[in-house]
This record gives sequence, C-alpha cells and structure tokens, in this order.
Amino acid sequence: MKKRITMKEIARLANVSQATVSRVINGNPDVNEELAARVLKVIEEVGYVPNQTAQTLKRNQSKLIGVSVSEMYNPYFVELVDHLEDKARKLGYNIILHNSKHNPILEWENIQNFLTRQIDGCIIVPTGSYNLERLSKLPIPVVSITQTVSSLDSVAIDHMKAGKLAAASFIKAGHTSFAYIGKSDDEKYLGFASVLYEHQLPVSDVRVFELEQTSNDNFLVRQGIERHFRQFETFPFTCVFTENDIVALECIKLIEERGLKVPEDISVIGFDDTYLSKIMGISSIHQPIEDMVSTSLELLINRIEEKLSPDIVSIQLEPTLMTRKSSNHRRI
Amino acid sequence: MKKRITMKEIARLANVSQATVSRVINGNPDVNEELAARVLKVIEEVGYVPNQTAQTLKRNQSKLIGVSVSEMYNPYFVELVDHLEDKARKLGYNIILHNSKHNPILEWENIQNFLTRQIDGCIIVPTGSYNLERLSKLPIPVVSITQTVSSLDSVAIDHMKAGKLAAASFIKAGHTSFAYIGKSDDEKYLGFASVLYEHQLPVSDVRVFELEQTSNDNFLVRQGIERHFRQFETFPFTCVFTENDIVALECIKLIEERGLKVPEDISVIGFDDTYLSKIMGISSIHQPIEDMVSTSLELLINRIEEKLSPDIVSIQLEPTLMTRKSSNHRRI
DNA sequence: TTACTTTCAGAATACGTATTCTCAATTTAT
DNA sequence: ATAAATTGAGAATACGTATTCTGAAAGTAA
Repeated sequence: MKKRITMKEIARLANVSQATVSRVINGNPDVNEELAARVLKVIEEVGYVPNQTAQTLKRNQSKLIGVSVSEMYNPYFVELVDHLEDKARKLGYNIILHNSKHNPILEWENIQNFLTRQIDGCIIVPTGSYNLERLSKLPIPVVSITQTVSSLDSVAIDHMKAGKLAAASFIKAGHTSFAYIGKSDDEKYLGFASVLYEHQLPVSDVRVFELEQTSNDNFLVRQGIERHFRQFETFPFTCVFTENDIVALECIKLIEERGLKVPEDISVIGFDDTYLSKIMGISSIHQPIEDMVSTSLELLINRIEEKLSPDIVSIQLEPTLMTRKSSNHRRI
Repeated sequence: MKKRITMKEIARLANVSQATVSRVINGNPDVNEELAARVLKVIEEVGYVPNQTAQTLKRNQSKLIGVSVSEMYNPYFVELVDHLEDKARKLGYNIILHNSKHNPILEWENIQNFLTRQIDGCIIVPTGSYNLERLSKLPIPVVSITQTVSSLDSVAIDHMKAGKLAAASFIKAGHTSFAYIGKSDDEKYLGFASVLYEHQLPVSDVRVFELEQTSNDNFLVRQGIERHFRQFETFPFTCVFTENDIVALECIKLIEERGLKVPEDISVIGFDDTYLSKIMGISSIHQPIEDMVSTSLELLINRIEEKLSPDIVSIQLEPTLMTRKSSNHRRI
C-alpha cells in the first residue's frame, strides 16, 4: 500500500503549520490571503485529498448512511437504492449498502456492522417486526422506508389507500368476485377489503393466497402461486390484486397458460409500478419513489442534526393507480 | 448524538488498562485468562463494539471496497452488486456503492470520493476508456469487472467467444441474414462476425444498429431501436443478436408489433441471461456472474494484501448460450 | 509614548484504537 | 541463592485531522 499524502506533508511543502493547512481547507477566514494561495497551490499540485476517516474520528460524524434493504430481486428496491445513493451523495453523504434477504438475524448483524462503521444514521426496509424494538433503541437515528412502523420514524405510501384504489377500480369495472395474493395482515388488503365491504360485496368470499416470502425470485413466486391455483378447476374470481409486480407478472403468465385471457377473463393489478409492469402492460399501484427517498433522507438528516422534536414522525405519501392493459376491461 | 462506549470505558469498568482490553479483543495470547474473562464479560454486558474508524486510521486499512457500476437499470449489474455485497461481507469487507450512470466525469468524482474514504481497493464497471489511464495510477488496487481492459486487472467473460456462440447458433438454425444491435467495436460483434466469415457468409451485409448508450432505460432503448427499424418496409434479416437483454426484450416487442412472430419470422438472442430473459423466454448469453464476483474479489484482496506479482492479471471466464423460445426455430 | 485590541498562525491536544516500550513479577538455569 | 530469561500488563505514542490555546506582530486609542 502506497503512502497517501497527508496534511502534515502539505504543511511542510508550503512552509506553514499543519493547523494553517486545516484552516485553509475548511475556509476559516483567519488566514492571510497569500498564505492561503500558497497552500492551495501545493494541494493542487500534489493532488491532496483530506482523509475522511480522520475527519470522522475527530468530528464524530462519518457522513455515512447505512442502507438496509430486504431484497434486491424486486426492481422496486433497486430503484430505491439507486435514488438513495444519488440523493445522499448530493447531500454530502455516502451510503453503505446491505441486503438483509428477508432474514432478521442477518439484518441485525448488518446493523451491528453499520454501528461499527460509525454511520450517522440508517435507512431501513425492515424484514419484519423482529428487530424493530432494538432498532428504536439505537444510538443513531433510523428511518423506516416503505413500511410504516410505530416505533420508528417512517416514510411510506398509504397502503390502505393503495388497496382501496385497486378495489375501487375492480368494482367500477364490474367485478364481483375477487382474489388477493399477498399477506393477509397487510394494510393493502385491509384497504382492499374495506372498499368491498362498503359496497356490500362479500368480503369473506375473497380468495386470499399467501406466499411464504423468502424471496421474490420469479421461480419461487411462480411455484407459490401455482400451488394455490392448482386447487381450482375454474377460477372462482375474475380479478386479482397482488402484493408486488413480480407476483402480478407470474400470476398473469400462469393464467394465460391455462388458456385464459388477461384482462378479458381475469383482470390483474400489481404493486410498485416497476418497469416490469410498464414493459408488460400491467396495471399497478404507483409509489412516488423519488419523493419517498427525498423525504426520508431529509427526515434522517434533520434527525442527525438534531433539529427535530423527539416525537416519532410518520409520513404517508399518496399512491396512485396506473391503469394499463391487464385491468383495462369492463365486465358485462 | 449519544456518546458511544469506547475501549477506555471498558478498561475503566474492568479495572484494567486500555491496552489489555485491546489485547483481549485482538486475541493476543499475552493476557491472563481470568483477566480476559473479566474484560469479555464487561464487553458483553455493555454491548461494546470496536470503532472501525479508529481501527482504520491506526491500521491504515479500512476493510472497505469501492464498487462503481455504470448503471443500475440493467438487472445484470444489480445482480453483480448484490453478489459483491454478499461475498465481500463474508470476507470481512464492506462495500460502498456508486452509480456512475455512464458518465465518466461522475465516475471520476466517485473514485475521488472513494479515496477520501480510504478504501482498500476498488471494483469497477468502467463507463468507457476515459478514466482508465488515471485508474491504473491510483494508490490502491483496482479491478475491472465485466470488461477486459489492458491497463487494469480484469475479470470478464470472453466476449469474442460469446459472439461466436450466438453466430454459430444462428447459422446452425439455417439463418443467412443477420442483424446486431450494439456497439460495432464491441468484441461480441467481432466474434459474431468472425464466425460468419468462417462460414463464407457476407459479413458486410450484417445490419449493425448502434444505440447511443446513455442508459438502458427501456423507453430510450425502445426509441433507439425503433428509429433504426423504421427505415425498413420488410426486415432484411431473419435473426438479431443484441448487446443485452433489455435491448433484446424491446426488440422482440417491436418485431411483434409489426405482426411478425418470434422466433418463426425472426430469431433473437440477448445478452447477460438476466431474469428478464428467463421470464420472457429469450435466448441469451449467460455470464457466470457468481464466479466473476468471487474471482474479482479474490484478485482484489490478493492485491490489497500484496500477494501478487506486479504484472497485470486478466481473467476470462466462459460464456454459455441459454437457448430459449426466442431462437428455438429452425429455418427451412 | 504606553496600554489595549486585533489579526494571524504555530504548538499542543483530542478523537478511539493498536502497538511498542518499559518494567515489575515470576520462572528457569546455574 | 543469584543471575538470567520469560511473562504479563500498564504507560506512552502514533495514525490524520480539527480545534483550542497561546503568543508574537501589528494596529489603535489614550
């Protein structure tokens, strides 16, 4: 490992003290102009860059944000990471990335690792509720993104509203028998069901198919859906709302493999509005991902700079339904 | 910002010197067993974690690897990042991620930022040749992944071979008129053309369509292809080889929108074998991505630990052709 | 002139850790 | 028993930076 150039070396070359170099770099006005010029010239010449590690130690702030996502398979989370990296950088922060793979134990290990690196704060897509308690007790601010949780600052869409949008759209198109693929305790489903209830439609008849969420790997998702679909000779529903776009995509493929048409026989609405749904013409609930990222970073940085009251902040953004081919069909 | 617990604090609580605590943590044998036990007990109790920042400063190694990718849109690069994160962590390293967005200026800024963070080494998907010269002069090891470049250690597939595989497959299926969508100076194309030449097929008749590569955003890719396709009343080719799966996907969609069938009228082979091609049944050149990641990390870490001779290392792995529906058709 | 600010910049210190140096206590060799 | 070697652990230092402390030089007010 070659030796890096240090401030001390700059000081020697410019014939000033190391403190003066520091002052020049940090724009301290208490330094004579020509001296400053001399120092800057040397810095330029040798291509000196300050050592962020030493700064971190001294200032007790690393300008590092830990980002933990539950998976990278679903392109939705990739977009999230991509925007986080971009916006954080523009705000003077770097991100350090971990994939918890829906595994709470790995998630917690990753958080420990974050702490070791002296991150200033953390943005997390929680794997579940397993670590929430501990997360809220961390010595650094943590923001939950994508999921609203009571013990942490959160930024997410209104999932209830999202479910309502899907249900309302199906009802308006004349559907009367429904299916939902996803976790039944998810707010999306509560919203979905609540609208059916309001319209006096039989909520208990809704087919709810749960997938064990180890990963959104297409093949596993396909298998999971297939296992449920296999029980039906003919489907007792005319529309399906799914918890994400990968599920929607595989669902549509399975439906079509049965010789049925989407949307003529069965309509499908997905979730996240990733490019998968755009490419494939799948209707999907859109999440304002850039807004979510900006908002959560703002919130986190305000926390880091201790500009906020200690009350937990929960921000909900508006979802919208993007109607595309997969649900663009009116029944009867 | 709450105060973190330091080694000194542990020392005070355990009634030993700070040096002893350090020795216990680092497994130095020169420490009495019961003393060590006492120290470990205190560490356990208060949940002390060592400060990696201070270690970095002291040891002059950060256990950080910079990862710069040229984009996150193509899922291929996401897989790369995901595996890099995973494997690096298992080897005791963390990654710090940057997306250069095919922009050499941003790429160089990111590299500077990496240096600031005292990364031990860097794995890069170069945006082009613009920064290669400077990259090779960095005070830390750099490995180019995905692309073989002469000035850096590289790990990539044999792109020439990949192009040959595609061409051979088309020829075997009876095709005699070809198209290629991608950069014409790419080795994939050279390999592709070389096989045609060997079979006395008219290389100069191959339709080469270049896309300006600002991003692999589906919409932009679609527009780019469309602009080229628009010039033809009927296509003067029966098969298309594309530089990646996104291009292949959009290409197929455009062909089908013209009322033509894939593969019956036109066969398509993509590149990268991402899940896009798996889902859509697109034939594609498979890259052994896990191997590439393992190999490049191994190489990088060996460099970091200065275990290698200074000669530039260039590792080429074998591509394979995954034949799926989009090229599974024999002409005549 | 003398006393009092103000400006500038060097010396010294601290951040948390690893490590070298040092020396007391103990063991081994003679 | 005495000297020499070994062991164990505290004190001190260094990593690169930011900052406080300090004091010299220069300027201002009387």
